[in-house]
Amino acid sequence: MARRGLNPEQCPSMARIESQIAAKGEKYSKDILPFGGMRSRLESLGMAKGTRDSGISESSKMLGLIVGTKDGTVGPTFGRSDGEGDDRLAHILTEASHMMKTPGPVTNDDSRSNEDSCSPRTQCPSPFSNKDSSQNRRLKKYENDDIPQEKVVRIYQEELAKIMTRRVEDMRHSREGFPGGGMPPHMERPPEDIRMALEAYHRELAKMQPGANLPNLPNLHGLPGVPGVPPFPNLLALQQQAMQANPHMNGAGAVQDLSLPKDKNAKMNGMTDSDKDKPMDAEEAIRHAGSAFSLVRPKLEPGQSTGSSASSPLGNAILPPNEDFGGSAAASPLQRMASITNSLISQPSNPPHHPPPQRSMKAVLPPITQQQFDLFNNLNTEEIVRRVKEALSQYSISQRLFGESVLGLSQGSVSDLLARPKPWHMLTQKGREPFIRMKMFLEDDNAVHKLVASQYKIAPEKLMRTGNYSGAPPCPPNMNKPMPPTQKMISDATSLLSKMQQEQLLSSGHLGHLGQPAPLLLTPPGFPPHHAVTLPPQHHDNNKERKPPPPPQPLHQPPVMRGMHQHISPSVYEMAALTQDLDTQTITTKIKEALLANNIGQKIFGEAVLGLSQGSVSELLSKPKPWHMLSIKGREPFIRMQLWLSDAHNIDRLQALKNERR
DNA sequence: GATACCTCATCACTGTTTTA
DNA sequence: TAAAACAGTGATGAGGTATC
Repeated sequence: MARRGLNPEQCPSMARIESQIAAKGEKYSKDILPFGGMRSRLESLGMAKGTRDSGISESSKMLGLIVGTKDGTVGPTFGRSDGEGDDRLAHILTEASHMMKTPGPVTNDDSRSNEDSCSPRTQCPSPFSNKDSSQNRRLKKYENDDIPQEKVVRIYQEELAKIMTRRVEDMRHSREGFPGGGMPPHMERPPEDIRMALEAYHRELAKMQPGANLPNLPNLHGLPGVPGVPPFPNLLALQQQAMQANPHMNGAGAVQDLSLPKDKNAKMNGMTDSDKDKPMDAEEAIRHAGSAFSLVRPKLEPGQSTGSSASSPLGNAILPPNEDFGGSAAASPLQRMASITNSLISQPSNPPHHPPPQRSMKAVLPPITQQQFDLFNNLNTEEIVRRVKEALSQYSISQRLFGESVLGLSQGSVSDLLARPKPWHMLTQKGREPFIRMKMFLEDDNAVHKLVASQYKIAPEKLMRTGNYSGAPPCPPNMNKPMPPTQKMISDATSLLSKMQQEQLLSSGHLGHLGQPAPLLLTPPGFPPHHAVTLPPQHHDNNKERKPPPPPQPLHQPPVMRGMHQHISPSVYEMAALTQDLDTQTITTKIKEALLANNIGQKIFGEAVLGLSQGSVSELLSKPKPWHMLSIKGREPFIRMQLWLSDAHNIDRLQALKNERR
């Protein structure tokens, strides 16, 4: 709460009511979270954030029209081969292509547009250049482009020698036998694997030294040259680092997947989390400690796995597929070789007898390198967030998918980041990482394609098709969304509050006694101010403990309210907060009767009175929750219903609206 | 120790599909 | 056709972990 600025002192009534609700509804929240303390040790469940803006809904409609259901499974929509399905696909694909091609918001300008920001391509000095060297050391752990080529070659040679040595030792061990018979699991490598690894090593060495005379390379001769290592380009760099962290290879030498679940119980190089707590096998330890690739081994987050073979939702989408070791041309040679080595020495060649636990959909992304920090050394977080939200909204990419696939964060974190981006200078290094990833996402021409492909199970190649479709989602009709509070509403609310406070002090009646004292004005969400409905005074049960009235709220919502109940007019919000009891069942019954008697549909009622969709109205009317179980936000519709019931012209207004729509 | 970052569960809500 | 059911989404707070 402190982080979100929800200071109870600034909103005492809210805090008080919330605490009441929390107390009453405790069993609905905390009591069913018995694993809170264990959560960090449990496997991530794969759940995966932003502001709910109208664009999301509209683009959902658009995509809904285009691709049908968004079922997480491969739905029938994607299996269609008929023209209709193709047309829909074409629409979404061309839309994505258009966005990517259109010079506009999604360009590289935002950081450069910052007064104090530097273009990644202008190679601004690193903001960390003057920082503590320990920080640089930490970051250098992820970076190996600055390692001299000779050293790289030497490392390769060492690893080759080690493999050969191990092979001999393995054979010796196999002759001596291990407890339980046979070789240790990590030793059970067929000769073909070793041979392939050696060949791969040779290839990588050759790539590093195109046509160069390699001193001290007796094992390497006659290998073709390959251009040097290119710099990391955006997501590709991340992908290559993912390779480094996740050396998945099958028997054919293909790198299977570049992203990993943040599965804390998943195996790491063949070890489970629990295994990691045990003393490492001596030989294992020697192997790890002695590996020259320890220099390039990525930092492993606690519980982070490097050995899962699970695939990320973008495993074949946002991250370009890799054919083989050589396919990762943009990666550091050390990274590629680390992949080979790790795979050889750590992964059993035989699949486990027990299938790995259902993987989390969350991908572990490679860390941001110092180079990337240097490239993006000053970003306009607001601008990045704005563009990301636009992209997500336009293509109906969920925060969950975006978070898990692009940022490596959960949906909740994404929502938080998108809703409340901190200024760059206020972010810690770790806090800057998501924004750098967002920036790279925005700069990657194909990122949206691939993300959409992932979300809708579209073959990535199809996304490369282009077209001219550029239809923007239509603006929603005003009636579909609640109107922001107007000055009149705020004024009404203020006046209401003071009267409510008086009523509370003098109250002896019940809310059900409608229309006795002078009604107050209140504007329903869907109506303009002149449609204000009458508001009955609030009465509370005498038996209820009465709390002192809260201090008057400021006319304008304080910043702490930003993003919270934005569309709720302060008056309704306060009423919801201050009303201690309300018979929701009775209210809904009356509403249903009124609608039925006057042949008014839930849709129009919901949109005009409650600012909700038909489905929501249905839920509310058919399954009203007890008042004490509702949050303040959840109480708002019932307050509005109550207000509507008290409106002498409620039916007339809706009938008029209904006729207008016809 | 304070704070930032993050995950997770929950809630409220939406849009789509199904049912009456 | 309207209502109900359902799946999916974003917002939010609590609480754990990492970092300063």
